[in-house]
Amino acid sequence: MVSSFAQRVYDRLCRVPKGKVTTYRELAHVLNSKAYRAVGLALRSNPYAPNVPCHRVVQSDGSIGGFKGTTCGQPVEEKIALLKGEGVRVENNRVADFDRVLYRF
DNA sequence: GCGCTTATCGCAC
DNA sequence: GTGCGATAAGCGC
Repeated sequence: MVSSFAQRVYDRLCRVPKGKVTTYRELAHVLNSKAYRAVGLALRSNPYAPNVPCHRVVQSDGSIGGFKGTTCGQPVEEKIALLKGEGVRVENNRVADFDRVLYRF
């Protein structure tokens, strides 16, 4: 069961093409909401694990942010690895070419 | 329904 | 670079 808010978050995120990333701020903005945290909360419980690429969501400054319910740890490293595998350069827990890979709705 | 927590952001020091 | 406040949703009681 997913809340309407989370459902919208997943829908937007699903439109992000491979090799690109988006931010919590962008997601919240397109949802006409300022609940940046709520976006993360929605992604924290991700019932559409493979369908919704939550690893393509980063912070507004390009930092990785969190993954699988944690802001630091093994999952975050895996998130970085996934992004690298899609052509996104990540340096020191931050997206190197953030401005190039940032997808705007 | 109320209160606490949270994958954040923006501004001030 | 670090700290504080604001804002909105999720979860538990």
